[in-house]
Amino acid sequence: MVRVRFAPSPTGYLHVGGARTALFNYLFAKHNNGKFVLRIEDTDVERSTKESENSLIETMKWLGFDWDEGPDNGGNCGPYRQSERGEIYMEKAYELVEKGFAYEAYVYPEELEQLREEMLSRKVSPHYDEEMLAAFDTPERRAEYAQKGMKPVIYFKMPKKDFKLKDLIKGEVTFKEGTIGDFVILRSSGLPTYNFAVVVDDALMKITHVIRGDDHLSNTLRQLAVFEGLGFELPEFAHVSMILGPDGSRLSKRHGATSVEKYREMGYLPESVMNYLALLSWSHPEEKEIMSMEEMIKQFTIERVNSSAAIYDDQKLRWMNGMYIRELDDDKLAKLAIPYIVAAGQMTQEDADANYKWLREAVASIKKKIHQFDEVPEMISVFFEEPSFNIEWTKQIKEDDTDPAFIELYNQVKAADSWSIPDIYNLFKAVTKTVKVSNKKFYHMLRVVLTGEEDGPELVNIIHLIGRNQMIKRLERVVDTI
RNA sequence: GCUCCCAUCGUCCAGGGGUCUAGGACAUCACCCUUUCAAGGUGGAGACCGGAGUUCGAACCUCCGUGGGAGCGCCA
Repeated sequence: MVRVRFAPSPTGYLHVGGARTALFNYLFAKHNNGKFVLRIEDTDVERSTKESENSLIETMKWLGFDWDEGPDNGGNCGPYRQSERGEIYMEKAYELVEKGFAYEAYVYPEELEQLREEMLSRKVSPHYDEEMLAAFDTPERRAEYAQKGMKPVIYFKMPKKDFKLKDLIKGEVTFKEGTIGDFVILRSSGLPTYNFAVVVDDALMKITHVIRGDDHLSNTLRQLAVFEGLGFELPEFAHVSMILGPDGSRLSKRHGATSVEKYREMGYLPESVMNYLALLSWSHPEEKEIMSMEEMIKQFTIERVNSSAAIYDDQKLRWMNGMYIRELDDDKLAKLAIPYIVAAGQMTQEDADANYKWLREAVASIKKKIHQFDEVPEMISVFFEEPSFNIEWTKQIKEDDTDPAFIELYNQVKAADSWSIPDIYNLFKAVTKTVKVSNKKFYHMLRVVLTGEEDGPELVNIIHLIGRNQMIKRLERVVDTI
C-alpha cells in the first residue's frame, strides 16, 4: 500500500511551490490507489500559527485536495500535528541515547557560536562532535541546568561513513563521510528539530514514498542516518526540483503573486491552477496540456518528472485560466463573476439577484475576453456608465466616410419596434444594405461611440444590453455633430 | 569556503545513441475567418552552455570547465 504525505509548516499562505509538491504527492497516491496524508509541521512555535494552518487547509480544499488522514479528519497514525507528538519524539530521542547513537549536551547557544567562529577562523568546516561538546558537561553545568529547569540538548552522533540514496528522480546520490557533524535532534525546549521529527513521523505514519522539494536533498543525509539509528525501514525518496522566480532565484514574495490564495482572489479557477502546476516538471506522455484531474491521475508517474528546476512564469497559467473560463456555462460564469461586480460597487447583491438574466448575458458577452475574474468589472463597465462624448469621434467618422451609415443606423434604431438580438442583426443588415460602408471602420467607430473603448464585450450584446433608448442617446451625440 | 543537485527555443515541457534539417504549448509576429475587439484557424521566427573523450554515429553516455540552484541553525 502506497502512503505519501504532504507536510507543510503553517507559517503563511500555501505557496505555489508547496501546492505543486502536494499535487505530485496526491497524483502519485491516487495513481497507485494509495493514501494521501496531511501532516502539519509546527514544531517551530515562533513562526507557526493556527491561522496559517486553517488557511492552508482551506486553500487545499479549494484546490480540490482531499486527504485520507490529517489533523482535521484524523486517522490511525495520528496525531497529525507535530506539536501534539512531543512525547513520541522525546521517547525516540532517548531511545537513541540509550542505544549510543545520540548524546546529551550541556552547552549554551553562545558557546556553540564561539566554537563555530573558532573553527571558521581555522578554515575548517564547523562540525560539532561529542568530544567537543563533552567539555561543557561538568557537574557545575548540570547543577546550573537543573536549577534553571533546563533540559540538555540531544545531539545525534553522525556515523563515520558514506551514505547512499537511490532517489527516484535524482538517481543515485552519494553523501561522503565527514560532510556534516553531529546535529541537534531535541532542543532544550524538549521539542524536536525538523530532521528528527520528519523521520520519526514518516516511519510511524508508514510513509512509503517521500516526495518533496529538492531543497531537502541535503537534509536527507541526516534523515538517512536517523532512520538507520532508529532501525526503521527506509521509504523511497523522490526529490522534485524547485520552482524558481523569473530571475532564476528561489521563488519568493518579491516575484509577485506566489500564494495560491492570491490567485484565488484574482479570479483563477482551481482547475487551471492545478493543471498548470502539474505541468511544472512533469508532462503528459502524449504532451497533452489541458487535462482533467482524472486524466492527470491516470497518467502520473514519477518517471516522467523532470529533474531540472522550473522557472515560474504565470503567463501560461493566465492563458490556461482563460481556456477553463471559456468552458464554463453561463450560469456558472455569472455565479463566479458576481462577487467581483459587487465588490467593485457596480451593483449591489440585491440588484444582481433582481437583474440576474440581464447580468448573465452581460457576463457571457465577455467570456472570450477575460483571463481572470478580476478583469470583469473593468470589462463590463460599459454597461453601467455612459462614456463622455469626444468630438474626435465625429471627425474620424467623417474621415472614414461612415457618416451616412451612422445617420441611417440612427434612423433605423429610432424606427425599430423590437430589440431582440436577431432584430439587431437584421437592423444592421438593413443599414449596410442601404448604405455602402466599410464594415471594419463602421463597426470599430460604432464601438467607440457606444463605449468609449476600442475593445470590450461583443458589440451585439452591448447594443442589446444597454437597450434601445441608451442606443439612441449615445448615437444622437454623434449624429448631431455630423 | 565545503557538500549536493541541475543545464534543449524568452518561458514550460518532449527527446532515454541513429527516425533530430530537434517536436509541442505559452508568449511574439504575419495572414485567414469575422458585424469591431476577442475567440478560433494557418503559417513564421526562435534552443541542444563550452571543451575533451567513448562510438561507425551523441541533444542523449563519461570526464573537465562554466553557469545557475540548494543545504551547511536548539528554521522547516
